[in-house]
Amino acid sequence: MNHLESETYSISELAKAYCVTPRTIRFYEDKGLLNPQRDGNRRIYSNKDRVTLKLILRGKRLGFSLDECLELINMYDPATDNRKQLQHFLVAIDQRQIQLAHQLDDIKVMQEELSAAKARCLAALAKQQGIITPSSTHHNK
Amino acid sequence: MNHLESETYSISELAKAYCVTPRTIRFYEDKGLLNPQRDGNRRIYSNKDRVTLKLILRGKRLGFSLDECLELINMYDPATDNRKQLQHFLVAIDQRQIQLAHQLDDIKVMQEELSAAKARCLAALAKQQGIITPSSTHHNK
DNA sequence: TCTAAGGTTTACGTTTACGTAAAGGTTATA
DNA sequence: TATAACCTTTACGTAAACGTAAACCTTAGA
Repeated sequence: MNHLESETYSISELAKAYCVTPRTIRFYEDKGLLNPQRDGNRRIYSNKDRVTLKLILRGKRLGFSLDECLELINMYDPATDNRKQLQHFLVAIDQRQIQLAHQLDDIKVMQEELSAAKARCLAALAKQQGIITPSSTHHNK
Repeated sequence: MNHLESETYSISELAKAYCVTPRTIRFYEDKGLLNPQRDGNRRIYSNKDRVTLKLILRGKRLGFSLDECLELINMYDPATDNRKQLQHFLVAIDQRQIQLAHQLDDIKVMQEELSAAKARCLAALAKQQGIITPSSTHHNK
């Protein structure tokens, strides 16, 4: 059973795999986002733990706080038969989906604005030194 | 010239319009993201300032730091003829566009996962108390 | 004239998300 | 056996993004 096939990971393996520090991973555990098993007092991470870490990091990339990431994790795995809880999750999920839709809009607007900004930069450069641009080549052949 | 047509805003008008506090707006100025004019020592915000604030808040919604928002603002308005600067902007813009593309992917994955989580919640609720679901109605008619 | 509703600066407080030691325990191997 | 390479806990430090409070100025209106 070599390293690549192993289903468990040490903290530094996991850290290296996701470009974070062990400290970060311990911090997430402290905040209740991870609950690895122990061998003595060594932490042992399962594949499920690894996926959870991936969820956290994706949440962070999208601007979520760790508390929000925790809520997301809980929603993903509704290990409850509590009716109120389940209904709460449903509401929370709907809210997140709405927010994500807005983020999609934000991203698209920003992408367009960046494209326009890029065009302005290219224009400014072209004006300066007669650089070849799509529009100038139009007349150059 | 009434309130709705005015091209300038007080700090509290702007704050209310974008659901932030005056403190937040002053903080952004402190960090160099806003540079409103002054009437005596009163801040007066133009429409351009308003747009800048909008850019900042959109950046924040997407998880950007204020420093990154400042960079975005500078890129949008390349008020420079400095060749090096312009080329730097071009590189920075490309990087941002790549990052935004990744964020788009992240959002889509998360949307799918939330949909799946929603389905699991509904299933758990249905199992509990025989609630009518799309699949149960399939057999109920 | 005075009081309320805005504005200002200065400055300390707070939360989040870690970084950075310090002090120590446990294997593997040279 | 000792040294390196991991791991652990505890705890103080820090940067970012504001919140909050104090102390003060300045109009508009009763």
